[in-house]
Amino acid sequence: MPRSILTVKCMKSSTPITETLRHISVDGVVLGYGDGKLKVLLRRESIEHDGKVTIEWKLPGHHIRSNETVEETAIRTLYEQTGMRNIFLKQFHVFSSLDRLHRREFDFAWIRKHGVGEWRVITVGFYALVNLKNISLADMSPEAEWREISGIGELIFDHREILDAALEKIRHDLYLEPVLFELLPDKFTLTDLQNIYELIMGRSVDKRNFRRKAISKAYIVPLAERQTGVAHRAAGYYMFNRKIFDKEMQED
Amino acid sequence: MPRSILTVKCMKSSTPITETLRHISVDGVVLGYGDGKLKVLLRRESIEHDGKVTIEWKLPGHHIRSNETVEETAIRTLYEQTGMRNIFLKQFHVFSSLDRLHRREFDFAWIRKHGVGEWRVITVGFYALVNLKNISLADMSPEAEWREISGIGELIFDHREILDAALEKIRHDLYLEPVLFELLPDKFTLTDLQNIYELIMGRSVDKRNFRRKAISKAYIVPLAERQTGVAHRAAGYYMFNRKIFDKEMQED
DNA sequence: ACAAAAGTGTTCCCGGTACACCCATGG
DNA sequence: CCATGGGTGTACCGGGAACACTTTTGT
Repeated sequence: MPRSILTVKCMKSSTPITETLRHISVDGVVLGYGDGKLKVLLRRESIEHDGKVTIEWKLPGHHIRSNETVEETAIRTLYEQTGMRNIFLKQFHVFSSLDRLHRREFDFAWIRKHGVGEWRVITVGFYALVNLKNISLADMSPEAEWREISGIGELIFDHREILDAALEKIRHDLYLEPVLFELLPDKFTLTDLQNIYELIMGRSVDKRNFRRKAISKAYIVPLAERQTGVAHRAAGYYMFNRKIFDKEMQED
Repeated sequence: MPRSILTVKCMKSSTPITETLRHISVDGVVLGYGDGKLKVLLRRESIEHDGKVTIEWKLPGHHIRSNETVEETAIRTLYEQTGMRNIFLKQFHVFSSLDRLHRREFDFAWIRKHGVGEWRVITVGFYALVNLKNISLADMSPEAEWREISGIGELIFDHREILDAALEKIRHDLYLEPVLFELLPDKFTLTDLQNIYELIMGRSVDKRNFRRKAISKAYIVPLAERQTGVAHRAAGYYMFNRKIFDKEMQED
């Protein structure tokens, strides 16, 4: 019986061997901002069924290894997919429906193709916010693609449900504190900040109120620099001061 | 090789067999209110090490079965422990430290005694709120015990951490909506409600403000009935209207 | 000059918080 | 009559939301 189809739990061996835990995975909802659009990282999967090949989409995710926490799995996955480290990452929900991998024909087809998934798998959903400018496309896995949120249709497995749950959670978390800086370049205008806020929240907000609130935060610091070469009044740049932010957060 | 030490993932069989998933468990922080105290459900574990027997405490938890969701595991666990159904239950975090089952000598001793835990186990934390009056002690597992929150010391594994995280999450959730009715009998006084609130929040609040807020909720409905036989002015009873509550919640 | 986005103040309402005294009942 | 907890109102403050016009710049 070849070792590769056995997992660590089946072994009597007392030496710790790094192995994959097939019943537990992590799926990441990674949001990025670029070209004025809110995007999510998906993996392209070509699937054969009924003799036709279709393209389906999937959230990036991996099974956890026996020597990592779920957080470490999420960090590793994100690094492998985008080449990025030091990303804001947060676990938000466990998905464990019995039929989550077996809802539609292309779910079965994907599983047949990859020869996995005979097993029950529960998954821990994470969300992450990243700035597309910081990502070199060369570092990204070739199947990975940033797709605009508003155009996403069905996804493989229960990934559409996971995506929607992540968005809901992000909106909730954002209501408390605008952790949007992860999505933005180092210097940004308040209009940039507001654009992203509105994209995520799915509604527009009053400019004056939004600016007042943003400026009142000590961790959003104005820079002397302004835009140049724009065909309208030049906006002032701001930056995010993580030290002040972290200090304020730990006071709560 | 006896089947019992294999888990479902090791089988080639295509028939679904209900089996336990050894890498995934659910632990429940079940809070109850009785005798004016806030209590948590723990299991008594007698553990031998260094030739001595000590009593240690543990949160109720179980490994999930291949035919249940983590929510179903939590519901089943709670039913098996307390005989209660229809309880407010909420998943709040996944705990997956590598050393979570191996921090102290009595952790190892427990694992030796039960012959499990050679495996890496991640656990999904749930919290629940129950009314101790609704629980017949006869239905409770004999090792289970309601212990006052304020007197809890160390627990086995990372269960103290799970308990603390649950309390923090409950305080956070409570701040939004007082879901305390689960802890109370069908009819209760506003003072009862405030007592529990203060026990959980760990601080006292202004009586007038608390009452104003409670009365303003449509789902807290005053009854005509009052206390009898008390050596002071009789308090009015209130009840919780779940229909109104559910309706308000789904509007958010 | 005009198009295009930047920038700016005031008012209203609501929820949270601080604060102190009289009322009903049983013993 | 007194001990015990039940029950009540007002004022302040801060954050959120609604609302419209002037300023700067490039073309």
